[in-house]
Amino acid sequence: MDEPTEQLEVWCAGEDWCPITSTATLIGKKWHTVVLHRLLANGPLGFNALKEEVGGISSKVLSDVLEDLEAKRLVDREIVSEKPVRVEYSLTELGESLESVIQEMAAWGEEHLMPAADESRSIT
Amino acid sequence: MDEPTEQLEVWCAGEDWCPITSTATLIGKKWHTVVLHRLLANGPLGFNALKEEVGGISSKVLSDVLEDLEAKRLVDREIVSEKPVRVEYSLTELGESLESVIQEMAAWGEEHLMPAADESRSIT
DNA sequence: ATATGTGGTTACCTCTCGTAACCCAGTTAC
DNA sequence: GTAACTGGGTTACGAGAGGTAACCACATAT
Repeated sequence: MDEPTEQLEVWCAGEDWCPITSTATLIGKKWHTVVLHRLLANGPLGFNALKEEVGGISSKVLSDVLEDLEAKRLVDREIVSEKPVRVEYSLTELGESLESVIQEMAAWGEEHLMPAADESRSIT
Repeated sequence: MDEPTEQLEVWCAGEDWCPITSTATLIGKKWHTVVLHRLLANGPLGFNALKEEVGGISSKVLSDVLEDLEAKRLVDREIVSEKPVRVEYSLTELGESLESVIQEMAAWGEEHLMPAADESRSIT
């Protein structure tokens, strides 16, 4: 394994503010990350479409997560039509700026967590 | 807003396995990420030293988090000395491989969540 | 009227997170 | 000795996030 040439700057620990703690407090939750990823990849989505995309999430939890992400200005909720109530969820600019983080997570997951399909890089 | 030139590959949604969901299930927790970051940045640490570095975490939660991270093969627990019980926590290779993810999170946090304290590197 | 689809809410329960207190071993201090 | 301190936790308890199942309101289709 190769040692990284660049070190993380650590002005976090005893100090008053820390980027990792802040970021982890924002998106350090299982479903938040997944919801952001789906919105990032599949553009604006309605509630049920998003629920389908995420997979394995209940209406209640998705509702909670969306409410939280909206409060944190990462997701935008837009009512498109009133008669048959139609809502679209999309990322704000701040939400879209998380793309690099989400991509890193996806790439890492593919490399290190891939199930038995590909054994060429398995570390068991 | 600018469209990203590279798209995320989405073979996640309806499928059986998804790298984001897997990764989020592993490290999608507030303290897990912070603990990994501190171990990454400050090398092997004892329990109380790590607690100090993380800041704001209780013994119980840190204990739980370390136990979980150890079970997930991201953190290594080594008893260094027996006389006065001395323990060192460090990252496994798998844990160290998360550096890119953690770094992205730190970088994003610095760019987008920085409070008003230091404006020399602020982009707001 | 019944069924389907969209966008949720409500009740309830568990699992994680968090606080405060306490325990055990060993080492110095008196 | 006993007390106090350090290192590494555990226990009891409670708040909060995450999860399940059922249900609601509205609209269109049959």
